[in-house]
Amino acid sequence: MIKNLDKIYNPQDVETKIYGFWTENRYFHAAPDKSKTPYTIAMPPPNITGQLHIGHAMDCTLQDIIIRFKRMQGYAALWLPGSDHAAIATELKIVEAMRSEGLTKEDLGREKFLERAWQWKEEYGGRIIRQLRRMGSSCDWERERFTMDEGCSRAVKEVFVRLYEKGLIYRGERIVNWCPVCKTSISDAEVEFDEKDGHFWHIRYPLKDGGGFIEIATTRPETMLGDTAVAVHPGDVRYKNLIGKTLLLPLVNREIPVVADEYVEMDFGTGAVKITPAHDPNDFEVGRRHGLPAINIMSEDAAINENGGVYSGLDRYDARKKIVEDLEAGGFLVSVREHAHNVGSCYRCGNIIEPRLSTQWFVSMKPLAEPAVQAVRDGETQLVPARFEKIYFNWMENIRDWCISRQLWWGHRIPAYYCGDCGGLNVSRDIPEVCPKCGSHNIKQDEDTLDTWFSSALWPFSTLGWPDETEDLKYFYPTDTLVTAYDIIFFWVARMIFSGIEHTGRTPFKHVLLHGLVRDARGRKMSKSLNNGVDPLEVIDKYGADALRFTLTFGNSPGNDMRFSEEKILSSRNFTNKLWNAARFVLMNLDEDFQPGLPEELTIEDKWAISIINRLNREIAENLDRFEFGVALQKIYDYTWDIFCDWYIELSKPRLQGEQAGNVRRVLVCLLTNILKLLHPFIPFVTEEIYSAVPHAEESLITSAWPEYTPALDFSKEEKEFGLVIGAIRGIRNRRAEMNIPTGKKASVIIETEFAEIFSGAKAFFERLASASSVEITDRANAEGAVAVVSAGARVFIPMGELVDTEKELARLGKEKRACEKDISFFSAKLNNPAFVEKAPARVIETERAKLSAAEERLKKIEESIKAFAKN
RNA sequence: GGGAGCAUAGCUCAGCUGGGAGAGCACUUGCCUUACAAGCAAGGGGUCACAGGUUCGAGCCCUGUUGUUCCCACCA
Repeated sequence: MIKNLDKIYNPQDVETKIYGFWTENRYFHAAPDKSKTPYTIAMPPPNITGQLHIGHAMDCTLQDIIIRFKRMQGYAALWLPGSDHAAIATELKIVEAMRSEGLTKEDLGREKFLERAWQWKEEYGGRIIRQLRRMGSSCDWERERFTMDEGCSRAVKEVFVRLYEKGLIYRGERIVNWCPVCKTSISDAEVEFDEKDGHFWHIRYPLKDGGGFIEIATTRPETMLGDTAVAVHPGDVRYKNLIGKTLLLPLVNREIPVVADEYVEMDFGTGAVKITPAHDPNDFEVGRRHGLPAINIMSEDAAINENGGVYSGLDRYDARKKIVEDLEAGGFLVSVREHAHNVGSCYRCGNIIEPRLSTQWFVSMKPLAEPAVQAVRDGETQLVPARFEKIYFNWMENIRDWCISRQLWWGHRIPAYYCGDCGGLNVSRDIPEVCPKCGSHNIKQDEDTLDTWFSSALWPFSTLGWPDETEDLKYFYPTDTLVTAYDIIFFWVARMIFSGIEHTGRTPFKHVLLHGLVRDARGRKMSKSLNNGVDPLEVIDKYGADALRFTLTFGNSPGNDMRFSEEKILSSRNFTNKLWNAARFVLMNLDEDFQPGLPEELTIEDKWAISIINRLNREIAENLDRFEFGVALQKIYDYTWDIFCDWYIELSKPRLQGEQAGNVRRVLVCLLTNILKLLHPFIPFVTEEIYSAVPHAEESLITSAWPEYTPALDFSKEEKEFGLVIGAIRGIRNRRAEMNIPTGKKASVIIETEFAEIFSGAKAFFERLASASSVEITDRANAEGAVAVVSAGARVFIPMGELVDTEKELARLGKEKRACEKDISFFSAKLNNPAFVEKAPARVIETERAKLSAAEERLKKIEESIKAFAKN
């Protein structure tokens, strides 16, 4: 039994030790167990390139709270961890590292490059996982997975082949979002739009027959090199007679037609649109409708290619400048106007994307989206808070096909094989030895890899053994709750839902808890450029993981962003220290032969404290089941600090000196243990450490049973009664403070009350907590001239002699009387309202009546006091 | 263009199914009371953005307005 805890809690001394204790005993491990109900959380796998940031810290804190809570409730609680290969991010890192050696991907070749990538993964991939441990995460590390490990890769291949065979994956030439720096296509979801200041260039395209011009407007003049038409609205009278005529494309001198298409809006710009099918998705559609050729004028790094004539080789922005100059010189440029417009950039590297025509693989989304929408509508999967369902529906119902091929090497290579002889395409789980169509051995695999999110989408089941019907999959799938930030709904949540339904026939989780983003103290998003990021590891070093977890939970409500500040950490740290010191107090009062367990005889204040926490046990569980972490923590915080520390411990002090000491000790330990259990999911380290020092019946706190509400421990009567004592003590303190009487100056008190028994038992408390030198209990006090404190159920007199300023005291009593009268008129007005009495529920009327009579009672006492005082 | 969130104490935020407004920090006053000054006691401070409505009763429900943040769409 450790009695000599330090005065100040030192997380550094504790956290490593405790985490080791947990892992050595395999407390985090979960396995199928028929005697238990499963509860599963699949961790959003962090990128192997990542470092733990404050967002991860919040995410994993919330997951850990749930999983620890469920573990204590007796579930087979599995929190399945892992990491994501993060194709683009990782590939960028490796290319960057190679650049310092003067090497490019192409120099190295695919195989050698992948060797390096795996090496990099081995070296740095575990970093973020190790950092997650410092948060106290109770994941089942024995099950740690990686999106490119053998099992996940097998699942990816299986899914690809199945979807292809079902006709839901196809290959085709489309306009895709092209990142010229990452040199790959990216999906629509991976493009971020920002409004930027740009220009609107008005350019004249001359008619071939010399009969004038058509003026077009564009924000990207360089794309004119790929123009194959100009489109106008068929109903536009200005251009009606030009439809079908031929224009001469300036600088290029290509002959292009004027076509009519309803896509054009007459009111916008000049009402005439240049059509560049290879570099704009809308133009591509127009081109298709009119059979226009698509001329690709850019290479993969967004420089002008050989189709760009004299501009070939120039970067897109250099080309723009040159082309504008040339247009001006040729007399084609009419005007340049300021024009703010949205520009899309790559969410990974931030560079401006370029729409580009290329052959890619796509997933047909419509058939997959429909059941996924239905699952959420039917409540099979619930988003928390529910308002995110609208966002989900909106996206799912307007979804476009998903471009899944990436021109990267790090990732799952697409299992499509081409025959070098007959050109046949074959999609299969295994590498075909011969072409099934012509028998040729000249077979080449598709060069592209899959979007990282393609494998993440399978995470909840690929990590449990799918496509095999494993015991794990049967037991732990579907998972219970997914916890993630709302900014990832499209990338990941939506894709997991449709993938789960399509491949396992079931939605992958019952609840999706969407939490907010962590912002800096001024409400700004944390970012590298602002350098306002908070490093969670530094916070842990300085204040401990518990303080960090507390900060990220306190005041947190689902879906709402929160600000992070030094002040919040400090107050969190103070709370862990408060708890620590409360435990120190309890421990230093225990003797060697202490026996835990509630004593048979309980005093009124014991029952008061027990009854409150007993009810709390149920409430906290309910709050946690509703993901109301902030509310739950606030309640336990209040109980711990106010009820337990400020009242119960203080009340225990006089009792510890007397013959009741044994009983008090046992209640102290019971209450403390209960508090530790309620707090454990939130602040696991300090609670487990304290638990190890307190005499305990269970092996460890982490595996201990969640405290259940027990009807036998509901003492509402005593709760109410002891509230009278507290009210009276508060009243006395209040009066003394107002009169500036120092704590050390004791005064006798006379308590006039009809609850003599209750107050008699509380004499010691008045002495200790209300600076009473003596306490007299009476049903009728004769204490003229004494200071009177009127509280519920009692009137307390403090004869202060010359200390009392008569006028001041009368004024105060007068003020109190007026306040009381105001209350009375408020309640009686309510009760005299026939509509209220008629329509309000009986329960409400009852409490209002009680309030009224209490106020009337009080008024009587105040009036008496004034009378008595005036006699003085 | 469409949609969502937020607006509550000086600051940051809670507030469950409507029943007299809460916390942390900050502030004022008094205390080293043998668990804790990272503490104790007491206190001040709010027209719950604005305007209507529903209701016996609205911070909470409905409509509108203003401010603010964000998401989606992407008219060249």
